[in-house]
Amino acid sequence: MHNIKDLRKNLDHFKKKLLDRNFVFKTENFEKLDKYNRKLISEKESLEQKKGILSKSKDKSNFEKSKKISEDISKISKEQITAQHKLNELLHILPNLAKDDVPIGKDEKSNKLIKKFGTIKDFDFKPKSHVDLGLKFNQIDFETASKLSGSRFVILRNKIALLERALTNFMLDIHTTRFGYMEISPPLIVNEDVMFGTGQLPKFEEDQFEIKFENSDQRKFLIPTAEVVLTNLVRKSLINKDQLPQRFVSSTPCFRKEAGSYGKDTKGIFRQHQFHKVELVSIIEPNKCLTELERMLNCAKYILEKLELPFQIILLSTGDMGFSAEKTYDIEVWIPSENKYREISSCSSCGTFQARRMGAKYKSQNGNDFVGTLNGSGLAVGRLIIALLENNQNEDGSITIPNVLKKYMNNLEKI
RNA sequence: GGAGAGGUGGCCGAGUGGUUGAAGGCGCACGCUUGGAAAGCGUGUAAACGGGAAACCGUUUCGAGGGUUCGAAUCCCUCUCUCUCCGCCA
Repeated sequence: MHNIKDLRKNLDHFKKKLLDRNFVFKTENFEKLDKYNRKLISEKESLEQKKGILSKSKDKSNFEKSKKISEDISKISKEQITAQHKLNELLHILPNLAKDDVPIGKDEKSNKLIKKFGTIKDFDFKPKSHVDLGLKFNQIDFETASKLSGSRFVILRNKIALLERALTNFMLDIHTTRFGYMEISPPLIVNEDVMFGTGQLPKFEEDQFEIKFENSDQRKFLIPTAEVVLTNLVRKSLINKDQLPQRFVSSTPCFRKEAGSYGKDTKGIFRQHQFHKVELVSIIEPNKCLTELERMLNCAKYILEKLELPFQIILLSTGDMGFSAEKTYDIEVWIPSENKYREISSCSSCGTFQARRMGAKYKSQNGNDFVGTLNGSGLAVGRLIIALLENNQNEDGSITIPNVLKKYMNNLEKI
């Protein structure tokens, strides 16, 4: 969410920057509503002032007058609240503005390759897809999963299930011990306010799984990513400057409807309704966001380096970035069966955009100010399984376990 | 599921109808004190919104919403959250 005062002052700038993100901001609407709303506010306030004076007088002759004013106030208040709601609706769907070094473009075609890492293995046989590899002993089982839960679910068995756990533990250990993230085990169901805070609501409701509770005034949702809970750990709080930065890591299942992606990645475990992800979140002074983004990217990158998987880093264009992001790097890992790189991590700085939605502040020299927030996958476990199976496969269909992972795999050499 | 207690400022905590934005304490900031620090003393210290270039001014806010009243942190209703006890349960 943007500072409405900034919006007022630099309407044209916002309009232009939002257009870079393919968002058409109808500034005339905004201006009209904003002015009307403020007019109502000042009318209301002057009446309230009059009423306040009358109420203090204890003079019975004023009681009638005061009552009349109360009625007027309530009328104007109602109108003002309606106007405010309409204004908020406009404000709440404005995406964050992209930083100046973000390439401008309509979609992923304008993304910028930053660098490639590692070497792509030259197989002397035709590499199998993870789906085929998983068929061995039925260790990746879509058939049973669809019987139980429908499409886009999977059952991992035996050594592949172990691999999922091993990768998760490996990543958590690195992020906590090497990079100083605090491990969090959060709830997987959150209130709508929390979903609003990180920007999943109101605009992307169709992608979320809602949970029914019997007695609750708040709607509840399954988290689509741990970013939602980890970032909101600081919602509605005031943090001392010496308590920053705060870095959190969590491994959770994530739940997404994947609405609008029918027919996309239907084969395999690349795109599921439920998947495991290790997520990194930083809460930091806003002016340090961009250096923190580089740091976070390095934390995610380190995992792939240790696992010796080839990957590339991409700077997303304005057209490909998420709603709350001001700058995003994707890490894409090499997938032999597809002969291309695919996304395995997305690291974003959100500036103060989410903090405004959450009411998360810190004490700075010049008074209280909104914190900066960042999030990144470190990494997506399901996709990492794909990459590992496919890149480490041998001709006989076995999978070589990378050295760093062996101790997490009960010293297994191969699957 | 049954019974009870409670949600007040950054935090703790007074306050049951009329200058209470709210005593007191802690914390924080500044000053004095000190060789320096601690302690001590003094002063200051909420947020949101609106107006203003600013100084500053105005309005709102005591869990949320509604009601009673000329006037509500205080009375009434609904909801919500937290805690305690009992029951049930992984």
